[in-house]
Amino acid sequence: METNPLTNRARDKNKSKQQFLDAVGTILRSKGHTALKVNNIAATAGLDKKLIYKYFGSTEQLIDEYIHSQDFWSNVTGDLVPKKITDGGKDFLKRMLLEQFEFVSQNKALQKVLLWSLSEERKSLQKLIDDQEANGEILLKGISDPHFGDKASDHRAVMAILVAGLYYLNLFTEVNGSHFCGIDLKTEEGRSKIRQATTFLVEQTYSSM
Amino acid sequence: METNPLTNRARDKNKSKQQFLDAVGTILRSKGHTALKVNNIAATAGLDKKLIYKYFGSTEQLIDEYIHSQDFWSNVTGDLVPKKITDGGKDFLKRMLLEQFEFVSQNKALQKVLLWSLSEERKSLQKLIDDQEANGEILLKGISDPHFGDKASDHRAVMAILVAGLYYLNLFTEVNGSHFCGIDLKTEEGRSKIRQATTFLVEQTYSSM
DNA sequence: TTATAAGGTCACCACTTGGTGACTTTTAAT
DNA sequence: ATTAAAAGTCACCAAGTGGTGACCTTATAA
Repeated sequence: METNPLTNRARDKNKSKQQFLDAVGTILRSKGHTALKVNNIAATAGLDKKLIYKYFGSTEQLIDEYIHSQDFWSNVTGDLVPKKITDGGKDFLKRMLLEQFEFVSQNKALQKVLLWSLSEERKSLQKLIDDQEANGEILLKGISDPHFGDKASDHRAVMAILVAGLYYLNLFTEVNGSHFCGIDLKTEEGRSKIRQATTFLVEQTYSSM
Repeated sequence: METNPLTNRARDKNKSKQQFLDAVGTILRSKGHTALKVNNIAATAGLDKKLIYKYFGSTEQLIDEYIHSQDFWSNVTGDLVPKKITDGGKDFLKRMLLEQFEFVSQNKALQKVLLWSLSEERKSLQKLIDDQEANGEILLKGISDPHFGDKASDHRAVMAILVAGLYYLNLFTEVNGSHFCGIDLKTEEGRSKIRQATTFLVEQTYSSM
């Protein structure tokens, strides 16, 4: 009896492929994209590197497949968009920024990918960035642009600084000393100050722009 | 007659050392820190790599000496501090942020160093960051902290987000697509929006925090 | 002029890199 | 049981890495 559509053989192959993809994730999280070398990946996966070429064509393709397989933004964009917006999206954007700040802080793979995308050009990374940009476009266009009218692009510039700033602070915290403008980003107190400042800036933008 | 304290021999050595240091800068600006390999550096300098070990001890020490030799922040911190401050430093901080935004944008070596400092730990980079942090500490402590009183740390958190945001936007522009939150960072128009938003946010912080 | 110290070159080393051809082992259909 | 296809291993390659010993060359001081 064989209810399973996959033969044992195919299952082995898929399992091995997954081991390689997992290895890429493990290495990326721990050592960053510069450590993604064939030998390293094969050793981490516990399989021969020849299989990488057999199953993925090349190391590059394996890495690209890993990138595509990950939905780095799911927890952020999964963020439910409220049906009724009465405050011009102020509360929604505030929550989105704070959740993103927290999410990036806890997602090491995403941090490494952000850093990677600042370090080298790569189609699959470019696509990732473009997708996220398109995603944000929907939110901005549908929620805050109407509220800000002809000031829409001014509001977008503020959002750009905030999003970028929260990204950078999270990346900065991982490597160097924790202090940035005197704020200790490794303490809950410091991070709380950043969250408050974010809230404050969004508030101000809605009340005075 | 020998008025020059340096013999021709010593001059040759110093010239060669400088060629290596220049090569490090050239490579860093064009390919980033990951391209800083001995063979590459020697080829760019047009000299034998053996000399690197003779003059600097190791490739790492040459690189460190390059980092120490550069005063990456000079143009920013050289920014004259006004003697009389009547607005709590609002105008000064605004100008500092905008100048920094422009300076980083035009200084490729600094961009690569910022990226480097997000990518790996390295004593000489750490020192660079610490120095800059100490420098900012003086300005914040002396200028804006007194104005904000018990809200000083809240103001610092805002500054952290702004500085970090402007850094990130500059790094982002170099590699990936130019759009961030719909703002085209490669156009003067887009960059102008970012400058206006920066000004707006500083204004708001001073008027409402 | 000659000795010597220092600048500079070159061949070479061990090791790591990405990648492949030849091989063995296993599974599943005949 | 035989066989063919596919999973998986291993030894090997060429190119590049950081680094060094032996050498040549040149300036300068005796």
